[in-house]
Amino acid sequence: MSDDESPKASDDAGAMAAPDQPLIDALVQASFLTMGVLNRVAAAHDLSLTQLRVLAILRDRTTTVGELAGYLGLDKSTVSGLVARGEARGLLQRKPNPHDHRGVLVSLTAIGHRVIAEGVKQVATGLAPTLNRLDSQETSRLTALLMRLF
Amino acid sequence: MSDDESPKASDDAGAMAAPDQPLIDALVQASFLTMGVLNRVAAAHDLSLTQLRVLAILRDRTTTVGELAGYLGLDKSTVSGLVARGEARGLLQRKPNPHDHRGVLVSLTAIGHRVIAEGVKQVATGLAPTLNRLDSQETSRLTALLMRLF
DNA sequence: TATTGTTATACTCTATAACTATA
DNA sequence: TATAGTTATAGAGTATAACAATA
Repeated sequence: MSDDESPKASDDAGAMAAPDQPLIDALVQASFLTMGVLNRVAAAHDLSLTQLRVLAILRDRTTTVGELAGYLGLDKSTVSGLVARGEARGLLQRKPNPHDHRGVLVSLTAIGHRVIAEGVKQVATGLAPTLNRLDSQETSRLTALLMRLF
Repeated sequence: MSDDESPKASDDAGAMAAPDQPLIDALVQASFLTMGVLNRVAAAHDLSLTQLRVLAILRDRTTTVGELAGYLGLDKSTVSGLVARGEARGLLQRKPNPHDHRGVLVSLTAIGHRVIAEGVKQVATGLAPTLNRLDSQETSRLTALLMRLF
C-alpha cells in the first residue's frame, strides 16, 4: 500500500464498517486517515509503512531478527529482507549476537535515528489539521477514551 | 502488509508517534489495532485489505475503473489488476459502459455482496472485545469526538 | 534435536511507461 | 488530441519451505 489520503478515499474506507454501528464507522474512518498520514510520512522518506515501523521499534531498542518479527507480526524471512534493505540504505545495522552466535542484533544507525525523529515530527504535523478541530477539553477527553481501549 | 495484531505489534506501532503527544499516540495505536482487524477479516476471505476496500466501495455503487482508482487513491493500472483478479474470483464483474465505449462499469456480483456483508459483520465482531471496554455513555462520547474530526 | 537467520520461490500490490480503442 | 483502460515491466512486501550454522 502506498497512499490513500484523498477525502473520497477516507470516506469509502469508512464504508467498510457497519453504518448502523457509528463507533465502528468513525473508528475505521479515523484509522484510514491516520494510516494515510503514516504512509505519506514514510513515502516522504522513500520508506514503506513497515520500514517506518521498523525504525520506530528500534528507536529505543536493540532486537534480534526474531524479536523484530514478533513485534511486527511478520515472518522472520520477511523481516530478514526488511533488515537487509534497511541496512543497505544505511538506516540500521546488523551485529553478531555475542550471547548466541546463531543470531544477530539489529539497531539503528545515526541516520536511522535522524529519519525516525523527523518522521515522528511529520506525523504530528500531518495529523494537526485534523486534530486541531478539537479544543483542548475535547482533546483530553478523546485521548482518555482512546487510552481506555487498551 | 498481511497482519499485525499481536499486543506487542500494536504497542510498538504506537511507538511511532510522539510520546509527548498522547492523543497522537493513542490515535496511532487505535489505528493499528483497527487496521489489524480489517487485515484479518480480509485475510479470512483470502483477500487483501485493498481488495476488501474495493468490495466496500462497490457495495452501494457501480463505478468506472478510473473512479475506483480515485476512491482508492491508486493508479488506474493498479486498479485494473485488482479488478481483473476480483473478476477472476467471481467477486465482481466488468460490463461495457454504454455511455462511453472506451470504459467499463465495475459492479459486485452476488458473491461479492455476500462476502462484503460477512466482512462487515466480522469487523464488528473483531473490534467488539476492544470497544466493549467502554460503557454506553463512553461509546457515545467517543463516537461524537471521532466524528468531529471529519 | 531445536532454534536463528538466510535464501529460493512464488504471488500480490504498486507505479511508470507504452499501447489500444474510443471520444 | 485527449481520455479510459490494459499490458509490460520492475521493485517491494509477504509467506512457505528448505537450508546452514549454532545451541
